[in-house]
This record gives sequence, C-alpha cells and structure tokens, in this order.
Amino acid sequence: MSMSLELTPVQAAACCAPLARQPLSESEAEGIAPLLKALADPVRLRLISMVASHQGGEACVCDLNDAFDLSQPTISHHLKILHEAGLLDREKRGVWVYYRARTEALQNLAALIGGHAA
Amino acid sequence: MSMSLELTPVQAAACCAPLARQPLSESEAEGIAPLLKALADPVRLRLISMVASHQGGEACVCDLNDAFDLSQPTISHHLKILHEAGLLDREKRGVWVYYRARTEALQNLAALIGGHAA
DNA sequence: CAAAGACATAGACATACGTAAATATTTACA
DNA sequence: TGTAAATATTTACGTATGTCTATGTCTTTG
Repeated sequence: MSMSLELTPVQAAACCAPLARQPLSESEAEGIAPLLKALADPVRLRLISMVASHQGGEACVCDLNDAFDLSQPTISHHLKILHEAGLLDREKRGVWVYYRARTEALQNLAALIGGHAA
Repeated sequence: MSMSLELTPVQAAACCAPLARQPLSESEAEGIAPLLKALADPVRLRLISMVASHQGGEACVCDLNDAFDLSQPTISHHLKILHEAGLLDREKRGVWVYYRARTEALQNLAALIGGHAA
C-alpha cells in the first residue's frame, strides 16, 4: 500500500486549519479549489445531494438520470467529476453502477469553510 | 416553508436542509452553486482566508495585492466576485478599501455541505 | 454467440472564466 | 488646483467548462 506524495483531492480538505483561522498557503488553496469546483455546479450539487440523501446512502445511475432533463452522457460526465474529486465512490454491481457520497470528505470541507477563528 | 421571491447569494446557503438530508431542488441548487463557484478558485480561497484570518477580521486591498504574483486589476476582479457573491463586505475608508468576511455566510454554507443526514 | 440494456468515452461547439494591459475614478495633500 | 496614490473598470485573449451526438465497453440473457 504505497502512498504517493501527492494528496488526493479528498485528503486536501483535511489539510489545514479553517479558512478563518490562518491564511491558506498557495498549495493548500490549490488542493482545495478542485473540491469546491466539483461542487460548484447546480447539476452536481443536486446529484451529490440525491446520492447522499438516498436510501442506504447510495444511488444507482439509472435513478439519477431520470431526475434531470439532460442527456445520459452529461450526467455520466458530472458523476465522473464528482468521483475524481473524491466526493463520490463508485461501485459496479452487475449492469448497474452505484455511487455513494464520501461524507467524511464533505465534512472536512465543511470544517474548513465554516470553522471558527482561533 | 415559504421562500422569498429573490434570494441574495448569502441567503441562498441558508435556504435548505443539508445536502445529505434531502435532495436539493433545482432552484436551491441554482442558488447555492454561485456561492461555491465564487470560492472555487485558489486565489479567491486565499483572499477570503487572508481577510477572515486577519487582525480585526478585515484587511485592506493594499495588503492583499502584495501577497500575490498577480496584477492589481486581477486581485480587484477576484475581490469583486467574492463581494458580489456575498462572501465579503466592502468598506471604503479614505483612499483604502477594506474587505471583511461574512462569517455567517460561510457557516451557512458549511452547514449545508457538512450537515448530517436525518 | 447475438442482441439488448446500462453506463462511459470521444469529439465538437458555444459560453464562461482567469488574466493582463490600458484607462478611469476617487481621495489626499502640497 | 494639480499631482500622486489606491482601487476599479474596460477590453482583449487563451483556456476551461457544460452540453450534445455518436460510439464504445461491459454485462446479462435468449
């Protein structure tokens, strides 16, 4: 289990003190921005919310597609972005793919944004 | 739960239950995404962090400009985006302009992202 | 093995974004 | 009043983003 020196996006949000506590370094900011970027889209916000609030904490792509007026590849593209950012886990079971929200990543991010000053 | 006709970006984050509690509506997601978009840039993350963590909770643009290797108009542009999103308050005192972080907006956003499920 | 269904990838296109250079605006002060 | 300093606005430009259509991959089942 060799770990690379690079931080995955998920780990990035656990890197540092809250925004209001001390100034983010350049590299810290560059690690966190992709996480926020992944969330900063209405479709992706709804997708992650649907997955996170779904029965069992996971949802099948088949369920998600129908909730939007967008093409299937577009939804797939957004899910990929959330997955690559480390906000959604992906598991294939038979023909279906299930996504699950990484709540600890979301909570790290929330702590970073909303954490109180020293 | 009734909502006003127009939400300012700041209010948007206080609109609804946490992501993981119930699916965001389309309009809720469209209200929140701009807030995250404003944060989803390394320069703006560092700017808001510098302001929020600065002595007195506010910082002068003159202090901020020097911390970056970017042109003054570029910093001004980023500050404008954070201000228009409702994340930074702006006050002119003499020749200088001071920005102050809206911590309640940040905390609303954090609660939305990191709030636990039902 | 072939066909169908679920999901992902590739390519293309219009729009949005981050940045810089040049210029404008506002304020203080000699 | 005029000059300098602090900040904002305008314009321009390359790159990134969101979306679609078309196609590919994988899995199940007839």
